[in-house]
Amino acid sequence: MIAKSKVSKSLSFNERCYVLLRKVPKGKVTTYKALANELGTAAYRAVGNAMNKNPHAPKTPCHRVINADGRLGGFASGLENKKKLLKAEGVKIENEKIDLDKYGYFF
DNA sequence: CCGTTGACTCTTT
DNA sequence: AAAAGAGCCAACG
Repeated sequence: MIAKSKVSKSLSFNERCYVLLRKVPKGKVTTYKALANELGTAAYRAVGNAMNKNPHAPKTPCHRVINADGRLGGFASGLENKKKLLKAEGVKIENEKIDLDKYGYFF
């Protein structure tokens, strides 16, 4: 049968966030705002919710998503772990903040 | 179906 | 600069 099953035609809001997030290169970070903006919406919160559910972990680099202010925001597995992962990828965190001017990745 | 909550962000006080 | 309010969307009870 030609069951399309998972057609990439109607991805859920969450799945779209993951796909977009997967495009972020290693060593860079993005913001909830940038993702929502690419999705054509202003639901910054819905994006954060999607990350918290994150059914594709660790395939989806949800740790590369931070606040628009450059703050880390939050992390389901522990914010400390998020900092460590970013640091391991080459992202330097100064004063609990990330320099979006250098590490911020936009679409 | 309605109200509340949440890994957010912007504007106003 | 810090705090409070408003706005947006999805998931849960």
